[in-house]
Amino acid sequence: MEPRERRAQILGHAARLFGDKGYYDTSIAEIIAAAGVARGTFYLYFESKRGIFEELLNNLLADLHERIRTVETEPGSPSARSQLVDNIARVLQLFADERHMLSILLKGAAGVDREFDAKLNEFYADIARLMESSLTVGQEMGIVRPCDTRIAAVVALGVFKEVLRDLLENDERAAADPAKLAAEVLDIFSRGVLMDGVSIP
Amino acid sequence: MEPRERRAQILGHAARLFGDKGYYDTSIAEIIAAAGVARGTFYLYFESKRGIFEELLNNLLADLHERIRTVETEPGSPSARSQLVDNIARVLQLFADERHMLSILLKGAAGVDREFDAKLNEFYADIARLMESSLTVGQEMGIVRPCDTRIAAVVALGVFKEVLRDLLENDERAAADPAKLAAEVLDIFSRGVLMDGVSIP
Amino acid sequence: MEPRERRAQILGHAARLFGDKGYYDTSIAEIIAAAGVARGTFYLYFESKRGIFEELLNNLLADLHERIRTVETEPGSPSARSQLVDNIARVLQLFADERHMLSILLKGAAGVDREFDAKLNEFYADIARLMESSLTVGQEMGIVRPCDTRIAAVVALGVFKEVLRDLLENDERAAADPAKLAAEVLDIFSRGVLMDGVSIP
Amino acid sequence: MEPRERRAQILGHAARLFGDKGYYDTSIAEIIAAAGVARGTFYLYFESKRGIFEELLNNLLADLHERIRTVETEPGSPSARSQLVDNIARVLQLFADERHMLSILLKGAAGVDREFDAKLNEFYADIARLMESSLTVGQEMGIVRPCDTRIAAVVALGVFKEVLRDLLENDERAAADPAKLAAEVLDIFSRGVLMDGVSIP
DNA sequence: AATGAATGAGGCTTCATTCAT
DNA sequence: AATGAATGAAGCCTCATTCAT
Repeated sequence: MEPRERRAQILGHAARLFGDKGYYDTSIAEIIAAAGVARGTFYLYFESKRGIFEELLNNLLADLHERIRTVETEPGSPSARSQLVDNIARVLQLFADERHMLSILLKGAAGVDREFDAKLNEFYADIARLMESSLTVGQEMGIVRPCDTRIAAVVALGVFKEVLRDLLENDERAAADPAKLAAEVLDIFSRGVLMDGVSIP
Repeated sequence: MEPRERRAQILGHAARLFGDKGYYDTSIAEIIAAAGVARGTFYLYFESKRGIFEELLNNLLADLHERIRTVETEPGSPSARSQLVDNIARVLQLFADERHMLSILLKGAAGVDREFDAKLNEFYADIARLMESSLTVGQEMGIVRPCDTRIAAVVALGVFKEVLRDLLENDERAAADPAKLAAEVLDIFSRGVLMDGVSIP
Repeated sequence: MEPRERRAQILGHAARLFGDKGYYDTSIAEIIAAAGVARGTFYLYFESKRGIFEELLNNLLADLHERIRTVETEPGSPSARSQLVDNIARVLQLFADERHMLSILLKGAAGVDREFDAKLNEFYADIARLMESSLTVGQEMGIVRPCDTRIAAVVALGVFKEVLRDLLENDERAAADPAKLAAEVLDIFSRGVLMDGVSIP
Repeated sequence: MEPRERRAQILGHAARLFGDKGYYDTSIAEIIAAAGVARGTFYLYFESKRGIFEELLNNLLADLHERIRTVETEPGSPSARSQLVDNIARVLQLFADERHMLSILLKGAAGVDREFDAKLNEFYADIARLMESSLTVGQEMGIVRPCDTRIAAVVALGVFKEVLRDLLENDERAAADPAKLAAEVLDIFSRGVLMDGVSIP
């Protein structure tokens, strides 16, 4: 088999297994059994168990990064709302296509390793910074109300992660209507859950 | 040493280590070295590595459950807002006192075991259900605007988890002013981030 | 409690447990739990696990030795047959009273230790020598036919051991009629299983 | 090395050690040291310590079963006596070839485990049933005198086991003349030890 | 005379990685 | 390009024994 093909094949099985059972509960033995290759072959393509997991995680994070883009506000750009929705849709699409990737991101990578944790944190911090600057721009444009944009960004990140986790847990709803879900979430984040003009008693 | 004391001592060291390095990266050898007891002593007090971790996690979840209470709306109850803030404050307090517990909750317990994962999910689902029913009550009272309360609950849970995670990562801010943090988060969740009357263009 | 009493009590529980579950599968923890004494107390009365087992085994072998007596042929002695039957009856009686002792003898002591094995072998060899000399006397008296008395003694020992083992396995028959059993066995050993005057074709 | 070869090699060393020192007194460390393989290699071929012992015991019992055959009395069959002697010879041959197997059977397997004990008991019960039915056939043919065939079978089994044990203990005699030994034993069992026409006084 | 907390050597098993073919 | 037998460090757990109270 072509090296590139073989590599991809092993990666695929590893991704599925890591996603299903987590890093520690997935053994090299299982990966090669699933991929139908010999032990030695695995080490021909990957340096170590940690190595293949790192590659998977790097690919995933890079892929995500690519799909999340700063909202452009220059004249001639599409509406901010449609850009936001597109961002969300692109991320949802990735996880719809490769569900185990979501599993790896949310369950597999945490707690494996100090280094992995740091990498994840850095990634999330990146996203948060992106959101924060977007919120700041929004404030300057008079769209976003005065608030601690850093905290708001953390909140947004949490919302996003939890919705993804919910998707992972309850499959049915996911396929149901991702667009509506995205809209609802966006709505809650932008307008809150209270009636207009009402405050918590 | 008194059994109860010794037990607590070992639990304490285990909590710290599990919190710092995760379940898999913490060995019994490290726990007993930290606690300054012999190997056999550990097994005098705990059935297994999994056993002590389970106990830690159970204690933590029970503790959390206790601190999170349904908001009472009967006449004579304190204001809803103060009850909400108290809930948040009690949880923050727990983690301020025992930071590794937060670490265990957020990083240590995930991916250890199918059973632990299920336990965590169940716990979070519990919290989400509590929030959902609170939101529904709010709707009936005309305080909460019409929206999918289940999704809103998931959002609230995500907000909460992420704020905790942020706390774990950036210590300084935590101690700084937890009340202000709680208020800000509550504000975003209830009113959203947009200016009144404005919608995303 | 009186030292002597306590000692006997612990010995009793140990005997039962060793008999039921064998030497290796019986722990000090179980013995003291059954006897209701503390760990330290055990070591006040016995040197070690091996020690208490050895004592048990020694007692048993001594007891057995006592119950097996050379058949006396001097004028005035009881009939040889009744002496033989008495020997058997005394042994059966011991095991009827303390069944676990039989269990220890047949299952518990073998394979524990080279030294225990040697002790058992020596004991059995003793019995065999006793039988051999009895058979030789029988030959001189013209009662026992010419044969290799050593082999015959080994055979007799085997018969005896197996009948005891059978007793241990199938309780009902044991209580049924030990005298009849003894007679039947003695008969087979003395006359064989073939018809008179017939040989295996 | 070829897997089959390696497996056999490890099995061989394990058999010797289990036979010499018993199950509990033989450690994996000793087995792999004797076989000259690494710790992991052992577990490549056997599931566990219990696993390899079970395999050894199963092989042994199967082997023995194969060597012990019902005596055929159909016209044209070899003489009953020669068939009996052949049975005995085949068993003796097995143990002459692989002495530790005999050791495992007689000393190693007892008291290891409830399950092993049960397996052994079942095996012996099988042999006893075979003998019993043979004796009953003999009675119908008028060769075997009236007696309790079940007890006679137990006796026969005991004779057999003890002779084997004697062989194990006193090597010299074993090689000396197995045929003569077999004949003598068979003789005692069939004709008894008494002079014709004489009974125990 | 008794207690029971503490010990630590010893044993079994797993699994990522290597390397000769 | 592929194989799979072999490795051994590392981890978890048991349990007979000791000793301070």
